[in-house]
Amino acid sequence: MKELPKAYDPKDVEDKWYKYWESKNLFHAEVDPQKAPYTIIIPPPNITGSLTMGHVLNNTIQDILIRWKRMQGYEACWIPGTDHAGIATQNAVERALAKEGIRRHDLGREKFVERVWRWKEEYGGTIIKQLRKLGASCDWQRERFTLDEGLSGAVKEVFVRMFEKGLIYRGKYIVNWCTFHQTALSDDEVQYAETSGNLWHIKYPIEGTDEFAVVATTRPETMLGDTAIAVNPRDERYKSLLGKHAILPLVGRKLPIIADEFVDETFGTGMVKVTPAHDPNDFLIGQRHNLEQVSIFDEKGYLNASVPEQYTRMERFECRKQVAKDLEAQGYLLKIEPHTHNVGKCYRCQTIIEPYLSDQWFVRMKPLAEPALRAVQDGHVRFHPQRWEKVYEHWMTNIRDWCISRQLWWGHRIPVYYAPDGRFTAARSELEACQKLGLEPGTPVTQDDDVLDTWFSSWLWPFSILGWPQDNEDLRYFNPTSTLVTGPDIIFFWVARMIMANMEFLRGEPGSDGRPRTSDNELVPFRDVYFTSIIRDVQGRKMSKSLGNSPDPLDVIEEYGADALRFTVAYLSPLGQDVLFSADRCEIGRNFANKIWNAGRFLLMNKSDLQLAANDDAIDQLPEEHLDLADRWILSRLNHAVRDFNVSLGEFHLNESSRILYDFIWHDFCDWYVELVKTRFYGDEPNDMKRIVLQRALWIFDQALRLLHPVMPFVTEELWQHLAERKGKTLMHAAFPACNKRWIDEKTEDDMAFVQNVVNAVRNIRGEHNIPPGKEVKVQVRPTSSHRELVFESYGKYLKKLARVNEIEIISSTLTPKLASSAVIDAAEIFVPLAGLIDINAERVRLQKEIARLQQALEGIENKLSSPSFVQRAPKEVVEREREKQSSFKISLDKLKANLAQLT
RNA sequence: GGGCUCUUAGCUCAGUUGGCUAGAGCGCUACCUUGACAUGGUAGAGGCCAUAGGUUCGAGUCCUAUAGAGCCCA
Repeated sequence: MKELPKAYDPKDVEDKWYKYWESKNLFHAEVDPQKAPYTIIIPPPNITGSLTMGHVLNNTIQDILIRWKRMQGYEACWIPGTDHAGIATQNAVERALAKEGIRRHDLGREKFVERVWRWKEEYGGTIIKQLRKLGASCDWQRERFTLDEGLSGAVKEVFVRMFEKGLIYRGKYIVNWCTFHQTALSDDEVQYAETSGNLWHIKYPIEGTDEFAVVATTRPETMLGDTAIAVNPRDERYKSLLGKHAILPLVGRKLPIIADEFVDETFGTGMVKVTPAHDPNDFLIGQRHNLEQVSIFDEKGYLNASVPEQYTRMERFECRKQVAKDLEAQGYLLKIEPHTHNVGKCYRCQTIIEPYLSDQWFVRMKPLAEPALRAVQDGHVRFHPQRWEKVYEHWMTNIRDWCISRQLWWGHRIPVYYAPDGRFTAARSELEACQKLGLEPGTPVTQDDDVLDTWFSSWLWPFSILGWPQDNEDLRYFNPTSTLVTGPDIIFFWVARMIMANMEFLRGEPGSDGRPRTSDNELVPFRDVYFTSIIRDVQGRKMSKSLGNSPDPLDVIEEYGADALRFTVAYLSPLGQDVLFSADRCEIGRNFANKIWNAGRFLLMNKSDLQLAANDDAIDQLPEEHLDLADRWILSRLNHAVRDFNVSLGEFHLNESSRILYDFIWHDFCDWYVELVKTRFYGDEPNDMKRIVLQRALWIFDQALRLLHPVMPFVTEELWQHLAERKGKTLMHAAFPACNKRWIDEKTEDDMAFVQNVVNAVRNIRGEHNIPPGKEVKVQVRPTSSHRELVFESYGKYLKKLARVNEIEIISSTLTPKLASSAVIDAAEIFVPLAGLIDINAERVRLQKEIARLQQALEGIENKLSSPSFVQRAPKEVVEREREKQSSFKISLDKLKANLAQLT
């Protein structure tokens, strides 16, 4: 057998195994009634994007879960895909066209959309390709795209059904308008930034008086659309003005003075101008008071005909200057002061967003929200961490209608058709539209120009990707899915809406038992939602492209390996807290991979030395003969690790799960077990015995590889394949370890802890007295029980090897050796005679430090025990435990003191 | 303004239902290239658990207030 290289190099290994797994289609899942499904749907990334650290975290977690469940025997299905990202994609293509000097209007809608498709084929879906580098075991055969045929059908079907049910309506609404893209944007597509601007204080004459109303505004040009002045109803200063009118300067319109709770009496003068057509808050005030809506801009941000002649066709920021100038000239401008405020910009082109009144399509959310809220409150969908439920509840109970139309070309075109006379309906086809509108088939109808918000397709993701609206086996089997892993930032845009959609559209569809789904538990899209941490840089700043503080995951993988990145990210990722990440932290994972690699290397070297057959199946079976303390101990530790890992991962405590693996493999297996096994490999036992020991070590290592595989799939597979001839089997589909309680043995762990403590004590003595590592020492021990004495007799060989001891003498006399360094472990005394080596002062300091430490602990305990209320009220076991501690500390202290006294 | 998080070793964080002599990794100090691994080993130093009250026999852990950091909603 070829010896493994000294250091693990992930480069070839990772690509090799990924290709192998993918080429054998090992990620694919099929309906299998014999097995329980475990399904994850990927949060579809944008086709325009490339892999970020956020994706790494998110997809690592999904892959850990899916690989874990797959090995546990579930039919594990992870469905990947992308979303068409309407505005982002359209923007990317427009930019590409601009380089050729082409504008989209030059091409026309059809040609332009064709170009986007071509662009998508060529550049789209980078992330999905990059996920393979990370090791993601997605079922690529099931990959979906929000604009593919099936999903588009689902979108159309949903729209028509909702329209028929009255859940979709068209209305005038104030929306975030990008004057560059000339489309409405959803709230999340607007980026707010602190911007320094001005606050203009303007005087509005009050009709029939000499007084003025003074209002402060950051956008003086919008005054041309003012239709009221508002004050807070509690504001005593302006009570007398209510019901009067102000005259709008430059325009001459009469503005009613109204009272509205929204007005902040501490801001500015406590009076605000109300522009319902150009400010979202003013829009709401306008609705409450039935105010006129005067829209003053066109879709490009130029002034329209509803303002005085001199301002029409003026650009909005030009107009601001002109209005300010004119106000000043006419004496209406009181003052201008600098003011910092939040300005919203288009996340794509940075154009300042114009709140704009326009015709849009909306979804009525209230009826959908009710069952979705209930499903979470009743625990049919569980959030991790749970506190997000509150955020969800708050949003769901205050839900607002959803603006779903976008004035773009790239997306699902709204399936609404207009008759020549202007009547309209939603329909699956022109033919159906004609029928519904009572027109002769073939009558020309026009389809709505707008497309749907991208979220309108992604909210259907859990069932549209499984073939809905067609009833089919996949849909019955894989929906409800198991776990959704996503960021808390899209809890409203995506998570909540998926719950609503699944519950609305799966109602009555056949479930896994073939009967129509009716209960909330069958209607939810997923059982658990894991909200990932937000990845930040080491300074705690959010990672972003513009800051340039996000390492490129592919570079990180190149430098450290995908396993290292995966492990590190899982290890650093506490449930519900942010993660501060920098690439060099991947050393944790890289070093760990190297550690495992070398543990495997060690076993394989011995395998070759002991000539254990390469093709044996022995490592599939745990040899149970000749078990000694180390064996029983490591088996106990292993089963603890298995149990704890399965529990913590089940609770989505990724960092704890990773830590369990790290501690077991590094500290228990490598630091102790491997070292203990060496005493047997290099001892004088017969080779048959050594082979048993080796087989057992291999079996345990094999279990460790299985445990670690979901987190570090590549290095574990590589090693697993080296351990024995696997004949086409893969670790991916090997059985995941289950805790075998038979091996959990507290007594053994206690004995081993004793041995470890003695070893540590001798090492400590050696270190403190600067005994050269090569020099062996003698140890005298005075055990306090026959059991401990037996442990020394049977396992002294371990002490000898691990602490470089050449002789162990058990002393029974009460005479304490002179010129020895000493320690007390569980009341057993150990002495290291150091004639000629001992530094009396150093030893005194050592003992005094230990005495002080114990004394402090003892005082704490005695304080407790001397308090009658503690003894009376604390649980009996607790008191008992304290008593035991007290007596053992006392014994240790006495012995330490006696030994200190011996040092003369 | 409303809601939610966080504050533990120089740094990054663990610490489950209150019972602790408060842990880990990195960094630091000393020693070690020993037949898996220097991407390593051994030992060591380092903490009034943000502050002030309260509940309790007992608080890093529960409650209240304060200070600071951050997120979401308006």
